[in-house]
Amino acid sequence: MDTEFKEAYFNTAIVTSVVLFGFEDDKLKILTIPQEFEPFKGASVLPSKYVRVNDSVESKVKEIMNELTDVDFEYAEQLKAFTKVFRNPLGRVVNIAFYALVKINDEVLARCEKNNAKWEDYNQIPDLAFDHNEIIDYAKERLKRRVKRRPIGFLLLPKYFTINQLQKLYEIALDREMDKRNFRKKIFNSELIIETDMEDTSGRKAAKLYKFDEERYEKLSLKGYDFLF
Amino acid sequence: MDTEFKEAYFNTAIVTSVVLFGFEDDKLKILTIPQEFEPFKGASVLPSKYVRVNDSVESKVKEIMNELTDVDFEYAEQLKAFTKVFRNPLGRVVNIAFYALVKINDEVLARCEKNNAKWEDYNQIPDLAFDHNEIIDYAKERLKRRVKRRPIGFLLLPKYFTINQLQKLYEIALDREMDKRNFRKKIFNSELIIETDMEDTSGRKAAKLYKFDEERYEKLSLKGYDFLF
DNA sequence: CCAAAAGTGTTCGGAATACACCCATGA
DNA sequence: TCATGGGTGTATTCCGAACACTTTTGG
Repeated sequence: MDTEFKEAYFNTAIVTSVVLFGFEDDKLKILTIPQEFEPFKGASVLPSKYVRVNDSVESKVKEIMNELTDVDFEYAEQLKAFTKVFRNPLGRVVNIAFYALVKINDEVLARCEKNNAKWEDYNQIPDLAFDHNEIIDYAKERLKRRVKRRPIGFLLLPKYFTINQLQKLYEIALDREMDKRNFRKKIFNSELIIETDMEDTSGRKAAKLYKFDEERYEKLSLKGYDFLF
Repeated sequence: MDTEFKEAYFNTAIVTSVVLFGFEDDKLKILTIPQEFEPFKGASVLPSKYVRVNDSVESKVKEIMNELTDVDFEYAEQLKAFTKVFRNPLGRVVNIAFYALVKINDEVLARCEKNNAKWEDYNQIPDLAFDHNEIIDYAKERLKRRVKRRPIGFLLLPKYFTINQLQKLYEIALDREMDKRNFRKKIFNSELIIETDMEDTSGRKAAKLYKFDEERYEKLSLKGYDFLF
C-alpha cells in the first residue's frame, strides 16, 4: 500500500525490558543497569533492547539474559505492554515488559559487574527512568501470584538450599512473615523437595541442604497438579 | 535524530483487539465481527483498531466498546501484547489485546447487529483470522483467574439476577460443575449480594432475584478483601 | 400427573493457623 | 556462656466436598 498509509500507522518503536529477579544473601533482588543512550543517559533502568522489525521479542529477552547471566535461558514470561505516550523526541515507544528468574552465582555477578549492572534490593528499588518503577511494581505482583501456584523458588535458589533460605524467599515475595513449623509442613507435604546428605555449615548450627525434585514436578504438572501456597 | 535511525526502529504498527465477554441466555459469549479490510477481509475477528501515534491504547479500547455496547465503559483490562511476526505485507504489527466485560441488553444486541457483530458461544468459538483464537484462549484463562478473586459476575449479569444464573456463569468460566447447595453457601457467606423482593417467573418455579452489593464491595476492597472463590 | 427447575442442612476430612521449647556452635 | 539460627509436634478452627429430598408449576 501507499507510503502515506504506512507512515500513518507503522511508526512506533518496540522496546522490551526485563525485570530480572535473583536471590542473593538471603534477599530478593532486581537487576538495574545504567542507561546507555539519551534520553536519561546514565540513569538507572531495567535492562532493555529495541525490537527491530524482524526480531521476535522473545529473542531480544534471551539476548538480554544471555548478556547478564551465564545460562542460555532460565525462565522468562511476558508481563504486558506499557504504552504510555512518552515525550520521546523520536516518536512513540511501546515497552513490552518481561519478568524473569535467574540463579545468581559468581559468573552472573561477574557479568553484571562488567555491564555495570546492579542488583537492587527488592524492597529498596531506587527511582528509575521512564516508567520502569511501574513495570517493577507490576512484576512484583506477578511474582507474588506465581510463587503461590508454581514452585518458582527453585529457579531462584541455588541447586542445593536450606529450608530457611526458601522460607526467606517466600516471605519477601509474599510480603509477610511465616511460621517456621507451618512452612516446613507445607513444603514437605508437597513432596517436591529431596533431602540431601549435604549441609550448609556457614551458620551457627549446620543446616540440611535440599534440592528440588524436578522429575516429580514434571509428572505432577501433567496431571493438572496445583502447587497452592 | 536522523531519518535512518527513525526508519530502522520506528516502523511497527500497534493494533488493539478486545475480547468482549457477555452473558446471555444462560451462556457466556464472546463477540466477533467481520474483518473490514484486507488481509482476511470478511473473516471473523475480534473487534480491533489501529492505535495511532498520539492515541492512548485505552482510548481505542473505549471506542471499540462504545461502538458495540450502550454504556460509556464497563470493565476492560490489558491481557498482553501478541507479537508474532506475521506476514503482513505492510510490515510488523503488534497486537495489544484486552479483555472486557459487558452486560448484554437489547441496546447492545441492536448495536451489535448494526455492526454485523456476533456473540459466539464461549465453548464454540469458530476459527478467527490472525492469532485471534490464541488471544481468546489467553482471555479465557484470565477470566478464570479473575472470577475466583473478584466478583466480576456482577459485571456480566443484569442488575437483578437469580442465583442459578450466577452459578451457570461460574460453571462455564471455571469449566466445572458445582453443587447448588455449596455454591449458595459460598455466595451468601460473601455477603456481597442482596435479596430483593422481585422474582423471575419465567421458569417453572419462580426464582428470587438478587442484586450485587456494590457499596459493601467497595468497602471490603479497600481493606484488602479477597473474594476467593 | 409428571418433568423440570428452585430451594434447603449436615457430616466429614484436610488444610491453615497458633503456639514454645531444645540443640549446636561460633564469638 | 550466651546469642544466634536450626530444628521439631499438637490442638483448634475453618473451609471445601459430598450428599438427597421437597416444592412449585407449566405442559
